[in-house]
Amino acid sequence: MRSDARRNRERLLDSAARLFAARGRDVQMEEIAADANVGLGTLYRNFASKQDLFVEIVRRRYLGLIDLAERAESIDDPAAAFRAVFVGYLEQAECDSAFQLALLGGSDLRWEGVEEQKALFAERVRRIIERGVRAGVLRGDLTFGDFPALVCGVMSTMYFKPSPTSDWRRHLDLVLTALETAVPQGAER
Amino acid sequence: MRSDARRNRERLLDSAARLFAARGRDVQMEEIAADANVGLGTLYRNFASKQDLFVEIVRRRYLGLIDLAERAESIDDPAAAFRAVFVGYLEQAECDSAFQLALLGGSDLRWEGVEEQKALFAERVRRIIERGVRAGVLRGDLTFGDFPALVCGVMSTMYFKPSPTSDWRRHLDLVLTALETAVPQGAER
DNA sequence: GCAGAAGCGGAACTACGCTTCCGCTCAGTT
DNA sequence: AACTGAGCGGAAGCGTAGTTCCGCTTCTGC
Repeated sequence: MRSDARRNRERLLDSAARLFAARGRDVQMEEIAADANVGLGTLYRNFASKQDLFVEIVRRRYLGLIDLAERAESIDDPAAAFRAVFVGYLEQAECDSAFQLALLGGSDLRWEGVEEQKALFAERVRRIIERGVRAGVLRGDLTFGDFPALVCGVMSTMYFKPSPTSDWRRHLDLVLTALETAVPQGAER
Repeated sequence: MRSDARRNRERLLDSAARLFAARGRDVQMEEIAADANVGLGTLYRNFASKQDLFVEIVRRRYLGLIDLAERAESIDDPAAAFRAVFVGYLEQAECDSAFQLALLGGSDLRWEGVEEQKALFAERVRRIIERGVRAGVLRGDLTFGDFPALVCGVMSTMYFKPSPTSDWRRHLDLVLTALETAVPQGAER
């Protein structure tokens, strides 16, 4: 691969990541190319479509989540480990509205190409949650299946009600209360 | 107003409501007109733009929420009253993805034209929440300001993870736990 | 330094969906 | 029954944004 071609590819990934993060999925291809000081032809030689580019950006961001889960899993205190993934997940999505949308499930993103990363992350989270439940620091009926909905819930505040004051952290606190409250069998509802 | 014109307007509102509900904000104007057995010209004579039509549909749906809040407020038990608005809000949005999106805050919906309805609803909810807090059935630090984020959170599950099994109700249960748990001053975090 | 292939730029093409426009029709009136 | 303008249909216009294409440029190996 020619050196200038490699440099251009880097630049494109860079610009795309920054622009998607700042303004969401609907920045224009032309704008990304311009930001990278590159022609549209070059952009399309590297990524067959906007969708492909977007998936690649999301895949790279996902690597950060895997890393996060890994670090969280190595925390001894089960309650702290859970908080670490839960809060860390949201913090990594903060300041990146395209990633938020992808994680929420909108954007028609087909996850092929990110499946592998997703599974790796999920497995670690599952273990962290199960450990928390066994240790009695998370409500007894909590399962891994609840995780997507819960983070998605808090993230929706981040996505739909963006505010300089991090309103989502208040929402997060409320939700964490629910998860860290032991609920005796059949007490609720 | 000519009788056929009135009938056409009814038909249009009908078709638009149904199609938006089923497939979200991006059904085409042409399709709405066709569904109502009416030409595009007629559609545009009644609603100056797609946005206008959408706002009108949302406004009508909002009337149902006001009604809901009114009924909830007349419930004696403060806990039951709160559950009624909270759950009712979500149930009214179920099966209507356009309304969900509007309530979430996406869809670039400008709320002018619905402001009035919105304020009416908000006022009632505020009273219900304050009553619940005073009665000690809702956590002490809960305020009306938390409401939008909380319902938005559960609704995001409804919107982004549609499933025939109402997964959002599980999410709802978890969140309600948090709200109905009295949190002593400074106990959390 | 040169050949030529790999890479580049960006004008043009295309698809899609909202909106406009205008000649015709028909409900309501006399 | 005749009249007439409010109302109608849907073809055409327009803007936007993704994608293609091809003549030109530039890097690299000899």
